[in-house]
Amino acid sequence: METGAGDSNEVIGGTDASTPAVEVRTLADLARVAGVSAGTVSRALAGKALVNAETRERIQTLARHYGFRPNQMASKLRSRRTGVIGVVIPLGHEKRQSISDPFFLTLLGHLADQLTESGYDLMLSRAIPDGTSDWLERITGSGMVDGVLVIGQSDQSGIIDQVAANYRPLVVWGNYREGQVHCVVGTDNEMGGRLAAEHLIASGAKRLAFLGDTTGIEIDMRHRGAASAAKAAGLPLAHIPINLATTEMGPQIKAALAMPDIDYDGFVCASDLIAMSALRVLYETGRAVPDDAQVVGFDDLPMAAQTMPPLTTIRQEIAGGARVMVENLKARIEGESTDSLAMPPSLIVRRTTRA
Amino acid sequence: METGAGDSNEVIGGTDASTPAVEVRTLADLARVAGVSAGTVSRALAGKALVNAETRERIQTLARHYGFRPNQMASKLRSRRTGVIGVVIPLGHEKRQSISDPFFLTLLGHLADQLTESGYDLMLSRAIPDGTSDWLERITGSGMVDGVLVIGQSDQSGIIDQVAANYRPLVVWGNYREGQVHCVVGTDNEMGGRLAAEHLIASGAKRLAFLGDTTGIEIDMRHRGAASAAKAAGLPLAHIPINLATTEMGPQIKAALAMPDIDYDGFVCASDLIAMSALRVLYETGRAVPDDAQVVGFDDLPMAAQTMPPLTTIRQEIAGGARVMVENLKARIEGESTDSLAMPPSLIVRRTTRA
DNA sequence: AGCGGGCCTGCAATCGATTATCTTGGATAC
DNA sequence: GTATCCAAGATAATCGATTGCAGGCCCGCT
Repeated sequence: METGAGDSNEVIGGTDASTPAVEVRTLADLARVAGVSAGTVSRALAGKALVNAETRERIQTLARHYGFRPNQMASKLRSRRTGVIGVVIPLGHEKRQSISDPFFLTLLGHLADQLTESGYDLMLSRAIPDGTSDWLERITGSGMVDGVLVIGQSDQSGIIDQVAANYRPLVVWGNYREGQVHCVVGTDNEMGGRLAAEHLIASGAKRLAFLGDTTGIEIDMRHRGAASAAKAAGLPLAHIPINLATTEMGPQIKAALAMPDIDYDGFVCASDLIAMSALRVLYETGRAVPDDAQVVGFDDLPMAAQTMPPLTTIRQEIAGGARVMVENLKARIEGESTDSLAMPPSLIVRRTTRA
Repeated sequence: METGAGDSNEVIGGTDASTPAVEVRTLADLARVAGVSAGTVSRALAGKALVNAETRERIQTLARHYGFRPNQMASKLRSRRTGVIGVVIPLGHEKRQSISDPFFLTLLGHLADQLTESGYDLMLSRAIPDGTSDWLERITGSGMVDGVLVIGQSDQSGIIDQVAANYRPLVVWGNYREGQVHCVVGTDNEMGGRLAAEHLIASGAKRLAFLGDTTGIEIDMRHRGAASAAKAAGLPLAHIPINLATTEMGPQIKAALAMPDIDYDGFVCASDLIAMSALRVLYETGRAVPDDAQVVGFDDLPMAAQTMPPLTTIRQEIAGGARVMVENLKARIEGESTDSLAMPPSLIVRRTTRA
């Protein structure tokens, strides 16, 4: 099995007699074959009215014929505009090296859609913060991007603030907090946590547990929300830190639930992924959902509707959030300033709670 | 709620007396404050041995102090090397605008890991082929990237071949086919389809159905594999085209299974996502899995182990595939040529088949 | 003292497109 | 017939970093 892409110059794809003999790689090359100057070619390709309509046509046809495409590096250098947005996923507190979280990936997909629509390219960087603020400034200061989107604050909120103080075109997905410098779009996580817990309590749960590692600020706020709801109802809320990485999740949950001291009957999960694992463990240990134990997820990823039973969860507006992020970023690129946005989440009741 | 990133020049983050008065934006600026020439600064920052070790130290310290970072556009233009790999997802036959397929997203995550490790940045483009070959050449010919990875051939294999004939640093995830020009890494889809069907047959299924739209070549090969296994066993295989887009999947499957003419007892699904939907529909219509009907998925995404019951599926080596793709691409950037790779998939037996 | 040879560093060309400014030919006006 | 103006295109400076080549300096050797 071989690719054989062929170094020879044989013509591919039929009798294409137009394959040109001379190679046209630069504006100057094209200018030569067109019999004009490079400047004129540049203007013609940009569709400027300064060149004769007829000449413009002719040059554009030639460009197409020779498959000429202006070098973006040169263009961007000169015009001081890259048309590229950097998207950074800080892997602060996660041990795992991989960008695997389906929530981030989903958000990324929507961001890609929005940016493409606005004519921007997307440069993806996986950043591993190492104590310095360098991981972000390496992107913002590189001259490679017109703006930067950060997906998730992890535990790097302070550093993001520092950078945001001097770099305007920066929008972050995450949790808003009083006094924060950077523009953030996200969900009101505390409210989400509260909604989840209140719903469980209203459905009769008495022995609550929160499943999720609270190193990242977003999860921490969800935990706080749940805790405040539990406190208001006079109920206990156990905190069981679960890594967000997929592989370790199952065993961790199993270990936690195997401890026989308390038999929880209501689980507030920090993500749908954790909730799915919890469902599985509960099933394997013979506890019926929602009769013996109830479960609430967080995110409302598409998969949440497909679990068995379908997962009751807290919905985050991912698509809408992505749209706002891109809008805000564009505004900031134009020099305007933008407000942060904490979107209220909503409770989606399915079948893992008794409602 | 406001960000208040502050247009004023107040110092943020404590008594940082070192914030410089002069702005150092270019090599020349730094050269001025260092009292050397721009060329020397360039060499010093690149760590070249040509400059005196002491001078080099001094310049590097200055650069750090002023937060100077060389403009990448200029650097890349001059050195004719961008350090960026384009990753393209052609949305050929998919109606839906969004990059939402979890398989692609997972592969993308692994590619990001591998590329980052090799010191490359990743530029993501969502391409919507419009009949011309322009969607790919726009990327390859832009001078923006050192190489291109294409995730999924969709129905654009021919066009990819055309481009690959003249553009070497190109590696594609997809299905290998005799006589193909472009270098492809992927799974032996036909074998996968065959494995799935054979397993169902061996487990006693008699009335088989293939769930998935076969416009894309990969799915088509899976279907062929399943069909050949069915034929060998003398059994019928119905083909039910299901869109890969998440939203429409559920209803489509429901509609297909509601048709009372045949009651299928074995489903070969083109993806785990489809399999999950199928499980759900079967459950809702009161058919027990695996007793009344058996289901086999494709991909073995992490979620496959979390379904209820856990999904029997055909595993594709995503992480390994990503590694090979990046290795091959690097080799091709160096001018070497590389062979295509069709990895044998493996059957992962869980609980949706009787086995 | 004179000369050759390293070792550093400066100079200037270069990557390729963009764009402000200038040139030219011709049409129009008086 | 000459002045004026306009359209169309040429010229050259520019973006900012890289790098081949030349040159200055210091050292050692004869």
